[in-house]
Amino acid sequence: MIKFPSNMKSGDVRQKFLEFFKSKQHKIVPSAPLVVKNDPTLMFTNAGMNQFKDYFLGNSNPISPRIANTQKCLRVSGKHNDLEEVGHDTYHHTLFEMLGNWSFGDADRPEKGYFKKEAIEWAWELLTDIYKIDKDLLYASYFGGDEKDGLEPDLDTLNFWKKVLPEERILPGSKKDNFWEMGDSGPCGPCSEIHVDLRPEKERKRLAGKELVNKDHPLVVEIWNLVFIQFNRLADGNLQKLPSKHVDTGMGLERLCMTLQGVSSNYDTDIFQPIIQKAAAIAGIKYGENEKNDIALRVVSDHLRAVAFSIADGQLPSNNKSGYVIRRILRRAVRYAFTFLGQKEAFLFKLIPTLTKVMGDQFPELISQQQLVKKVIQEEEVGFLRTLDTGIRLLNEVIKNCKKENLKVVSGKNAFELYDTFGFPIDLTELILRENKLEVDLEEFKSELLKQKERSRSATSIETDDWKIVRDADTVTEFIGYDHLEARVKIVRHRKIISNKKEFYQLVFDKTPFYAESGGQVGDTGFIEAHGSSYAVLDTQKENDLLVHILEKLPEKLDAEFKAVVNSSLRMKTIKNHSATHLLHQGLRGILGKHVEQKGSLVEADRLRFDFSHFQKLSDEELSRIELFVNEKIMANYPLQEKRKLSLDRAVEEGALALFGEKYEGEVRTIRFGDSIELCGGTHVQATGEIGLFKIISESAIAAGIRRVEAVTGPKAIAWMQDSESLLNAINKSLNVSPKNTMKAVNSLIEENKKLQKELENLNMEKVVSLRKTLIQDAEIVKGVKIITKRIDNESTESIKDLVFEINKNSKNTISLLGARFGDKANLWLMISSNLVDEKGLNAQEIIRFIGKDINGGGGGQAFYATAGGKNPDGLETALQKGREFILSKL
RNA sequence: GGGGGAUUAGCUCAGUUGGCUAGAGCGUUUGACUGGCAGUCAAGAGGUCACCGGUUCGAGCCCGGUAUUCUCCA
Repeated sequence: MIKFPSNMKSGDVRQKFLEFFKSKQHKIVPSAPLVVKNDPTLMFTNAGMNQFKDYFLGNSNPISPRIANTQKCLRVSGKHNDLEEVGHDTYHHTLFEMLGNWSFGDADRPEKGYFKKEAIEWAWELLTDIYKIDKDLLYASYFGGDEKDGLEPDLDTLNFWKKVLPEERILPGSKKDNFWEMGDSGPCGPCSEIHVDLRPEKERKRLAGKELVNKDHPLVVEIWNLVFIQFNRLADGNLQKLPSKHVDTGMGLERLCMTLQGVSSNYDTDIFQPIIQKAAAIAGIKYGENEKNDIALRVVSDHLRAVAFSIADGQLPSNNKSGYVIRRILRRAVRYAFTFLGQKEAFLFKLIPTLTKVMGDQFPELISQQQLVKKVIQEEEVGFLRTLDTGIRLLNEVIKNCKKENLKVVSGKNAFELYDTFGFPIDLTELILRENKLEVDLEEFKSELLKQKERSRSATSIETDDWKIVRDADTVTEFIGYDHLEARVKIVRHRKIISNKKEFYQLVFDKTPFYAESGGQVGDTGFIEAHGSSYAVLDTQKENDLLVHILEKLPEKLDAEFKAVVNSSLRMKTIKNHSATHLLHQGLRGILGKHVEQKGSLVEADRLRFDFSHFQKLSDEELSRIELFVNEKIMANYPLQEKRKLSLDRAVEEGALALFGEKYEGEVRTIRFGDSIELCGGTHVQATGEIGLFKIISESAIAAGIRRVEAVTGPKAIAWMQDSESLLNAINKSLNVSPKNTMKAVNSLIEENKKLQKELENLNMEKVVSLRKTLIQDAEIVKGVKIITKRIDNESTESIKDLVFEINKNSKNTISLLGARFGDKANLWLMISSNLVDEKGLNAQEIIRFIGKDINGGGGGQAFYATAGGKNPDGLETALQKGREFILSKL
């Protein structure tokens, strides 16, 4: 292994990168949250460029032409799916840090942006001068062209590299390796990768590194990718030249540290080692002694990072969408810890303090959310271990059956059911079966899985057309809905989407009074109108920075000027709830403590919902204090103090509450009512008095450490209180008591009811006992057998059943046959002492079926006891008679 | 958003082509043995079988719907 003189700590590596690009006039920005909001094509940030997507697409203007940062990224689903690889090698990760530098547009004006030349020169300078990587170990690649797309080789890149690298270490690459695309459509362009050969000298002499570039060799790795974005891929597959060119680079911090720290695995760097060591210590093993243990330790250390960062950014494990992805990662870690590290109890959460120590400096959210992260992970672990437990039990059943039937292979359907319905992982199924000398039909399992995937896919197909540009607009849509509920607008672009087989149209205007769903507040509805035709706006959504209006019909005259009108009555209700949410947030923090962090919020016309971190159920007293707090703020009638264009620093200085997992950039807006100040883009009342009244209607848990409060405001709150009052009044009226005696009356009612029920039971019992006595007295005795044949009307089926059981209780040689009429229906009961069943071969079931015909019905039961029912009560006497005769004939 | 499960005593769960007056373990109450505790034994309490509707002579079990929850897929 090559030792580099620097042997830098990961913190220094990161710092040097940012300093270097700062010296090249780049603006350093913080990492965007892992969880992506307002982008239907993306669940998690999976590349450094995600947060700048709108700059590339031209939907919004960059805050600076040159930017650099370190970005936490999660790669676990979609195009880049590495999850099952992670841990088995030394370089795949779910969560990693991407160091990147960007240039946005203006390549023709070198004093601002830049393109290939500078990107390559600086990359070289940083790697060799600052990080002091041996120049002889570096390789570069360039795009070799692609006929199908009609693209020439990227000779510019080749020429720039020639200035610093010998030609034999500059390699042409295919479209797969050297043409970068964001997704099926969107910005794209040729790229140039920098690879480093970290093999020992002996091996390097034997085989040139260039033979191993892009061949998945663990020590010949890509460390930096420089992307030169100059095209837009359309939905039909064609390429369109972009008006301005961009640079987008990404260098994985983990790999870079491996290079600079002279180790042969990302997991041997100071990023992972503390976590691995801690996990090994808890498990009582050593890293590096056993391959299977090592894989498990790598899985655990990697997944722990991914899950912890996601939770800190507000994404909790759950059973769908992005929450489900997080759950799956966590479960994979538990699986490995369970199987290979022998951890049968929750374990991962114990590693959180170590992770926080390693990463907390750069990512303060880990520190402030530590308690929550720990609690959530622990709870999830316990839950999954329970799932595993039931799975193992079910699997044991399967194994038992297989052994009984002498089968060697468990069907894939069986294994799939375990996986699909009970969440029991297939690899564990295989493992346990192998221990029992059985195997599973994997082919069948896979085909079942495929079937399920197909079903899901066909159920959720969304087709999206390309945007059709109506008129050029270089600026972003201006939202004017803070001040106006009506405006004259023009359509800038539109497209058709098909979702669930229904067609919708998405429209973007030059400016709009419609609020697009964000920050929990739902999107506005309303209509647009021109030339006497009006079109309903069903919803307004945000797609990154684009404000998209959703309509069922596309207006005919696209170039017309439209009157846009927001449904103001809904909006007015909504703003009450939004302002109340701010006051609620303030109240929660004041009364419960500063650990309360917003974890989710929904603001609509009818109600508001607020999720926050807190570790126990709110007591009734806390709830009423919070309710009172908010209502006092309402009565104080604080006026709205809104600041629209403030720098983030300034806003925070003024005391504004910023949320983890939210992206803030450039200028922010603050909303203040009295002492409550929040960063917020939503719409609000002019003064808190407008809210009228605030009423909490429910409090519940939604996950470990997260509580939910739902509330209503204004007329809705009044209606709610009136409803509960009239309900109480109605109850009092029925009970004929005054309000202060309600509880007393209800309690005594319950008591009395219980007492009466007991009494009734006793009474019934007494009746049964006395009836039983007379029946036994009246019984005819034939050959030592007591035979009771009797019709008993006016009793419930239940008590007759009791009676029959009572008669035959503890008595031998007894047969009771009872009949009863209920309106136009009839029933029969027959019980035969078990010794008669054995000795005389009497079967109650047979007999009851036979005589059941007479009452026009059927029946059944066991040999000693059977019942029948029918629709002909007039046949009861015949049935009893026939039954008696039949029994006599058998004795 | 689409599939598949689950819901039975305070808790964890059984309940076998519909015949059930619904069971087990743990917990709980009482009593016995022991100087006390632990322990052992015995007896007991505790259930609208999630809810609504249907099929059937009869439904915990079958069918439809609702709610809650788990799980897989997107």
